[in-house]
Amino acid sequence: MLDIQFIRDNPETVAEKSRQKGYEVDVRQLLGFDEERRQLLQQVEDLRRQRNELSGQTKGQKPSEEQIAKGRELKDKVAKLEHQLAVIELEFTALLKTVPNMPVDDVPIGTTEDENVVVKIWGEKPQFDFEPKNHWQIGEAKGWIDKERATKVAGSRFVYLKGDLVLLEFALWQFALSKLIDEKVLQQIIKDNNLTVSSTPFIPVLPPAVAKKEVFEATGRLNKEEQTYKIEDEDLWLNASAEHTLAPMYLNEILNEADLPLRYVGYTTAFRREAGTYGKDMEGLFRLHQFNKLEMECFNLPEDSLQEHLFLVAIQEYLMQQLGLPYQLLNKCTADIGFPNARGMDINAWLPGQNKYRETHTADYITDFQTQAMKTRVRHSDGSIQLAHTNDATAFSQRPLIAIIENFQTPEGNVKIPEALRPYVGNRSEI
RNA sequence: GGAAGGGUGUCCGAGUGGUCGAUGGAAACGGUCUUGAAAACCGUCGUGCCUUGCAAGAGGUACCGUGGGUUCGAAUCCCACCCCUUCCGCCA
Repeated sequence: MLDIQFIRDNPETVAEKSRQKGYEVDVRQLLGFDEERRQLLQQVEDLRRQRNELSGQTKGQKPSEEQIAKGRELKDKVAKLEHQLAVIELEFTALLKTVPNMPVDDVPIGTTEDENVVVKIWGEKPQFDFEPKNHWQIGEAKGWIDKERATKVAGSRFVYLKGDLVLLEFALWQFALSKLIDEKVLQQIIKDNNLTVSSTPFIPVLPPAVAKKEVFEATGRLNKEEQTYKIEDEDLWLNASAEHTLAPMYLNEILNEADLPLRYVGYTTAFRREAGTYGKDMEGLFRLHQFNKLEMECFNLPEDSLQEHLFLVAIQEYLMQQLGLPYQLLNKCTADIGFPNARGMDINAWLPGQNKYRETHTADYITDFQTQAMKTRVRHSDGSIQLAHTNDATAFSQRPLIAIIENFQTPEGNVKIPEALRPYVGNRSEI
């Protein structure tokens, strides 16, 4: 949620920046509700004051007939106005929830993802003296990927992942975890990127994979039509990323300044409906209803959060570089950063099988958009209280497996294992 | 899933209809005392929202698991739900 005070102070900016993100927001009506709501609230509170004064007068004694009559009258008035207020509040809140977070200044303005700006290209695209294959051609030949049987069991966009590819996937998690909990590695990344963030290591978490509706909504990520599965007969939704259950971890809590940054790296299976993507990326592992992901989630002081965002991007680059995967880094445009984001960067890995860079990582700069709804705050050492900021970013999903298979394939149809992962696959150099 | 008990502030814990945002204790913070520390003593010590103020602040209101209800008045009574503990059942 965006701060209503900010909207009051900057109505034109809010309308304009929402539009840049592709959302049409009726700011005038929102502020109208806000005004109406506050006036009613004043009246309600005044009546409540009168009621409190009246019941204060009759402490320890029976009230007179007159006082009871007066009380009744107040009660009716309060009830009436409270009802009006509740109606307005509902409309107000509903409209407020349609306002996206405001992009920061260096977010490129654009109307489609094609306007994302490539800010860096890293690594050499591999040169093959044979016709490179798709990951699903290799995967099926190797017996690593079985979509036909998965479709029989669960429908399209599900997969059985088998054999060495499973080992490779677990290698990815273990490799990333080993780096993220290592303060020395983080210090080096900070130094190499001239950042000023703390080197506090990440805490590994296995979070719940479901969240209650109200909590999910607070993350600004509940998107039932396109993305989110609901559990029947329960007030529970399946997460589409560990972010969705990590971010609300400190719901309604006040953190101590001294405890920040709080850094978590969480692993879950993620579920996505992928509505509106019919026929897109139907082959292989690229776009599934169910996939695994290791996600970074950080809670920061407002003044540190942008640096933290850049730090998470630096970590993502480090991880990709350690695997030797060629990629490009994108500063996402207003149309593509997402509803709760103030900024966002993607890493797209080079996929020889598609002859394209495709998304493997996202880093989200959220500011206080989630904590506004989640009421996650920080108490500063001077006692003042402020909303905390959240940042989230992919450590690894399964998609880098695709990049590994396609970039490191051999003429024989095998896959060379990046050095960094070998310790986790029995020190083999090829599978 | 069944039975019983219970959810009160950072924590422990009192409060069963009337100035109760809530007694008391602990922790924390500030101070007195002390060479220093401990102890003792004094003081401070929840959050959201609204109004007002340049601000420090002031005033109001709400919050005792959540949502409803009863009442002139609810932490307290009633209903529903959620969660926790113990026992039973089931179970990776």
